[in-house]
Amino acid sequence: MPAISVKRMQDRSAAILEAAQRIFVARGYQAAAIAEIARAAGISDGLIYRYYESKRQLLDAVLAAFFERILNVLEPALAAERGFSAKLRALIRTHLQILMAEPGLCRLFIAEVRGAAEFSDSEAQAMNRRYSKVFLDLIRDAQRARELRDGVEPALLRDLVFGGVEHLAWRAMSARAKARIAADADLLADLVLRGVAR
Amino acid sequence: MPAISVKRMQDRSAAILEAAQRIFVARGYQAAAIAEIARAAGISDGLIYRYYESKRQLLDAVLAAFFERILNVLEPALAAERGFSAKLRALIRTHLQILMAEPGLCRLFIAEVRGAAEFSDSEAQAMNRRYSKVFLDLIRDAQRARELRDGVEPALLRDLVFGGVEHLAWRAMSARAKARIAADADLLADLVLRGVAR
Amino acid sequence: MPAISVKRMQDRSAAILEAAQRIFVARGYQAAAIAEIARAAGISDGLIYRYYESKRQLLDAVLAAFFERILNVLEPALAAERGFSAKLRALIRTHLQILMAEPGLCRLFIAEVRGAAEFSDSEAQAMNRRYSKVFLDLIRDAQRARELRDGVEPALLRDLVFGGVEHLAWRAMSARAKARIAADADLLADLVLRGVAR
Amino acid sequence: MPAISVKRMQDRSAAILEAAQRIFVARGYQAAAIAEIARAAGISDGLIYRYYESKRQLLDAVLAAFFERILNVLEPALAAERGFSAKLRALIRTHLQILMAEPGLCRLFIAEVRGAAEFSDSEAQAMNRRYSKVFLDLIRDAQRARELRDGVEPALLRDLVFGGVEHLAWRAMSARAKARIAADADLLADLVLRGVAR
DNA sequence: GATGAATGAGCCTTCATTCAT
DNA sequence: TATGAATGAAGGCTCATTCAT
Repeated sequence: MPAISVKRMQDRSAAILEAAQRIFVARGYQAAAIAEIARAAGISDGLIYRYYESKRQLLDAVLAAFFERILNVLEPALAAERGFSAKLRALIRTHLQILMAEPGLCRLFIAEVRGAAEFSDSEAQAMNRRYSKVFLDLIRDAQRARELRDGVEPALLRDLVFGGVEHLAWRAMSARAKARIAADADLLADLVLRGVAR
Repeated sequence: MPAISVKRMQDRSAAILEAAQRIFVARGYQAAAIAEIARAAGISDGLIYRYYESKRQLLDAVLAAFFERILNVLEPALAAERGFSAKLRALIRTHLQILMAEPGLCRLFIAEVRGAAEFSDSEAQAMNRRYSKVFLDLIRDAQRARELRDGVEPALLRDLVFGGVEHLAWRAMSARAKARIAADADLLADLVLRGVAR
Repeated sequence: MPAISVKRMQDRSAAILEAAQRIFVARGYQAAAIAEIARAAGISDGLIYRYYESKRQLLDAVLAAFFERILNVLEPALAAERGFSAKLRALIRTHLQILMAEPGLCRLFIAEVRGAAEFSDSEAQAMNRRYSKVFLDLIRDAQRARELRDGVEPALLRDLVFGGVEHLAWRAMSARAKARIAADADLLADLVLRGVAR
Repeated sequence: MPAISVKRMQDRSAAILEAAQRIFVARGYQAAAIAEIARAAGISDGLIYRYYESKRQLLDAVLAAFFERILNVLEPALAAERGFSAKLRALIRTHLQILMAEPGLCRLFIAEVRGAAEFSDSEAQAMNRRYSKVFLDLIRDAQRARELRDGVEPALLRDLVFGGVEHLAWRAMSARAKARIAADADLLADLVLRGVAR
């Protein structure tokens, strides 16, 4: 006989996650106070620790949920396309859309997790690797199908695309008209496809 | 007549900057203590505040100095080459070398400054824009000389290259044999050059 | 008709007491968490408060139960002996055995209760006084029977013996071969008996 | 050129120590708040940590200072006497006076340090051993001078005396007329001397 | 100019106790 | 009756910044 329903607990967990995401994004990890997250979630400070072990794990959960959302969009999007060219365009477009839709979370991930040793065994890092693997697999499949010219290093291509998209998103977020995003995504895809074409 | 000579003040300022860079890189901005920087610089805590207004401005100065050094290498390197192709290869190689040579400062910049609202009017951001402009100008010159195919957006290409190099550097710093860097740099240049070739 | 049987309540009360003793001894009073005691007792946190008013009272109950057990051993042991000398030896031996058998509880009592103002009207203190009285009565009986030299203050003798035994036990618990305990107990008794002999 | 004089720092250190002693004695270690100690010392919370590394080390310093004071009284007192009998009386009397003069500190030591594993390498423990050694040496000297009967274990005798004095002090602190202390001390000495006399 | 003592706000986390379910 | 979610106060400690010396 739980004191509150499972549903209620899930709601709470989600409310905390949502509040944490908002505050982390607004202030950065270090500057975000647990007390402020609790207030934003409409609960007491202490209750957060029934749902998440520590501030750091709360951040991890926020980012893991972010990747979850990404993969839930990206994987079907890729599955729906045929051929390297179409799949690459879909990947770049989706990637860019995600970055544009949640720029704060991207920034959070980059600033707090990427390259942070203490996060190397976190769930967020694991999902990041899984995310990255989606693209690597795409390239390798294309290589097996002899769709790419020889001598293209998969990891290098991945870095090129992901890095390019990321930079593009940075700029886009602050300055550019959102309308041009789709066009830019295709331009980027064009550049890459020409680069690797046989 | 100042109480201490101008020369002495410059030396001190440099010593503080050097110490701050070391500690910021080693610990990250938040975890770096002013007291530790002061100790590393061989002066007292309070004296730092005669040379830099706050911890945040000290970080800004460290990163601005970093960009200064980069530009001092990059600009001559580009000037020494002729033609878009050669200049692009030089730029990528130089950029990659810098990132590999000072990975800690790159990480610091990415984690603490890029996208941080509070830094948007900082000197480091200004130099970042100046740095970025070097490449934009290169592309525009190539376009004027009709070395690139039509429809290539300069900013997009810049993002592609900078983003790709950055990702490449991340991976390289942690895992890969340093020997392969030069080869990767050229592979990256190849990919891009094929992408934009007429 | 109570909602649960009296028997069940007594079992529960005992289970809580046993669990509390274990945790208090293992962690000390402050570091022992009600939640851990509840878990050890196989019940929920809240239920403890139906049996004991507060954490402090739970400690009191644990220590009172300890004294109860001691008296249940000590009183028959003394009753079985005749003459001050034999009774004193029995008392010292029993006292020492108890301290050695449950050093954790002794430490708990000394650290948390003895001399604590807030505990002066606790049950544990009351039983401590009753425990102490056993010895005082023994001395007074011996004085009435003219078994002791004149001028021996009963309370002083009690302090001497109890204090000596306690110190002895401290040392014994940590360092000394358990085999020597009985011998030490007799040596102590000898010293005291010579001290008070006519 | 220190910002404040050495004298001032020593005064501060002493003021903190004095305040800490007062608060620790009044509340016990756990319940004593650093903030309250700081307030009692007339300084800010943070400054305490310039003089003492942690709350625990502050306690250690309080107790070490206590033992320092004790030894400064005890050692001359013993040196002034000749013969085991006189020295023993002096030791008991001094010990008792100290306990009576600073009962709170005795309680603090017993409750928080004695038997606490985490304190086994503390300065307070070291001074406690040194304190204990004073008595052990006294007994051994007496044994070499054949002033004691055979078969008296020095450590046992020490425990008897120290334990007895401690218990005596407990009682005395709460209940008894202070006037009787000296008499009790001599009674205790008599008991012990008779116990060990040849 | 130079020092470093002093400040004091701020933060994560724990946990006894309560009470809705 | 029993649960355990929820509270919220408390506390040790850090550290950027200031200012008396």
